[in-house]
Amino acid sequence: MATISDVVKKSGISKSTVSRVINNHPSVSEEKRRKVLQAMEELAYTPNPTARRMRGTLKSSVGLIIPNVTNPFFSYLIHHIEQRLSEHSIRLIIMQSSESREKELEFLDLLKQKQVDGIILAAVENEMEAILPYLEYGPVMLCNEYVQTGEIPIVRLDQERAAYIGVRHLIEKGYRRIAYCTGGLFAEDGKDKDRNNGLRRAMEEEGLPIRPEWVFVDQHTIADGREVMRRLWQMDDRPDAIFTGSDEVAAGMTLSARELSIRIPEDIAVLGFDDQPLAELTYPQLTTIHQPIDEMGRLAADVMIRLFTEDKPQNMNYELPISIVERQST
Amino acid sequence: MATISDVVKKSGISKSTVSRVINNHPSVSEEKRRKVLQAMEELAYTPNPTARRMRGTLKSSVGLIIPNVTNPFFSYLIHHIEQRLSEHSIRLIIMQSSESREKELEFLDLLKQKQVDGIILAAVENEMEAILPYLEYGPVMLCNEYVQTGEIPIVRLDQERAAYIGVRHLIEKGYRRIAYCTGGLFAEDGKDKDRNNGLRRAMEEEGLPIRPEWVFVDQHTIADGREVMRRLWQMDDRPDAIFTGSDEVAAGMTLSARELSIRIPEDIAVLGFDDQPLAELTYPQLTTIHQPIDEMGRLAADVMIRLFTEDKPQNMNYELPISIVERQST
DNA sequence: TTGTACGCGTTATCAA
DNA sequence: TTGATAACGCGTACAA
Repeated sequence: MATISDVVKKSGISKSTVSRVINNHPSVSEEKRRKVLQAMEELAYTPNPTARRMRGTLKSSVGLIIPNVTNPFFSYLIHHIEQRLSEHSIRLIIMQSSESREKELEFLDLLKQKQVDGIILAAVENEMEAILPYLEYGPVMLCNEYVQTGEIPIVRLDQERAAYIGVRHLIEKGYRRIAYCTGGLFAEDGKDKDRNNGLRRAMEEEGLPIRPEWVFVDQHTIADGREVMRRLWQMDDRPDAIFTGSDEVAAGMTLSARELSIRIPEDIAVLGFDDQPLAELTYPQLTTIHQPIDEMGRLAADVMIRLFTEDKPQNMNYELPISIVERQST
Repeated sequence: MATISDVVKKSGISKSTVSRVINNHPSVSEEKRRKVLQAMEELAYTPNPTARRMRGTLKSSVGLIIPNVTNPFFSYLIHHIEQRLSEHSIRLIIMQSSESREKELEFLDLLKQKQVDGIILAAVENEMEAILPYLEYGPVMLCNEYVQTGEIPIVRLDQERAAYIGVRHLIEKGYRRIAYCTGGLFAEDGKDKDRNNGLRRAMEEEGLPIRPEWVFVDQHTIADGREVMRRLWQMDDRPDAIFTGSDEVAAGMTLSARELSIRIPEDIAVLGFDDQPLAELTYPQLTTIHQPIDEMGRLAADVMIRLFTEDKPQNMNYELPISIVERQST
């Protein structure tokens, strides 16, 4: 690989002037600029990114912290973020935290070491107090996670409204004995609290109770969904609909329903979440909440790129709309 | 961040000796080593990876070129490669080539610029002549792709045998009018040629013909599968089984089969490929070819790590076994 | 407008 | 065993 010194030799022009040409500085005479450009051309010269990085100029990589790539929600998120970043010649580094606090901090440390120039957090396990100090070393933002601090920009979907819309849909379809299954906790201030609040609001509006025995927390996988449906069917007093936290859990329910000869939606309606491709592969196909992952991914990339140049972003809170896709399971 | 100079000041020991301690050089007295280590500890010193990289030592990132992250096959591959690499503190950089030759070369260029220290190609669009020159700049290997050159290490699954096993399964189940649907081409030397050969071998052994009107090429998505089933049903002379190139295509077939009231496997058997999670979500669940993506990913990572230290790998060709998972669609 | 000299944080060479 | 010094490739005060 040719270096700047090679260009100097070939063109007979000083290093600083060559550097100016490379970086489009205004004060260079046309003649010298031409000569330098020609030398660069002939040598197929490209500035060494590592050297630039050491000088402190150059932003070329963004780290994305997610729980797991194999979750389609996140693989789509990766896709859209990567597409947009690559338009700006910025590389995306995948970091699977596997929901471990230690790994999360380990990855944030890469920002400190200037291994990445910014970090998009699409998973947050640590308290904000542990994360805020990293802001000193470079831009950090939240994507699909919501912890209001006033310091960290957030790009997210309106989960409260999403849950509200979902429950409204069930109610309008005539279901009133509604069970709830979430990937988070059913606490005032835990994970997925926004969805919980949306559920509560819709239920309260109709004067419907949320029955504790019909609430399932920390459910994520197809296997989890299978199990929940089985437990539901052992109850004497059963719900007539269940609102799940993900299409995968809902898909698991369709499986055990088939095994147990339970009819969906006649015996129980199942409402998914995410609108993943598999939502139309199950039998019956899932009614589900559509999340605009594509928009969210692109927006997150845009915000990060802006963060590279701006000091304080003008807008700290980006919220994207959510809609329901009606299929056959409700 | 503390630098080596800070350690020098704090410990009162020269830069070279400090560097020796950092890199575990033998010739350092116990006393000085202790002092240096203590200073490092107190300053929470970590060597700057960028500086190390510029010096030419340090391997810390591997690029993975894939067609698309959203394809579950590749998201699983990413998962397993990333897991193994992260055990060695090596970062994985995702590169979606979107099947573009230009993008592929653009990514390979990152090796030349020392932006990544090695490249795993899980997609190959360019001719090998275009790729071989990059070997000069660092390790390049193939994963799940097969182009024998003698220069580039290959980790892959035995696709010829996989296709052979699949067709054997259909034949043993009594199907004899077998259609074929591939993501590649049906040519002697094109993409997926190994699978084609496996198919041919199994068919010829039984004296069964491969009918051109029952061969579908370049089929990838759920939508593609839907369409193929529709076309099949417009034929006067129909097959009684179809061997597809991916579970997604097979899943698409189950969808249009339902729409057209075609029974699987009674009217037509459908054999998938990949054993993706969705294979047990379709109705009926798919019989499919299981590919050990986990082993392949880990092995690819191991081979790449070895490539960092060895000049010539002892083994250039790693081949992993494949098996069939029988469910309800055949 | 142009060029010289220095620094970014390491590691390697060489002489002591 | 130790330490002074050069070098990796680039950008930028500063002086001219």
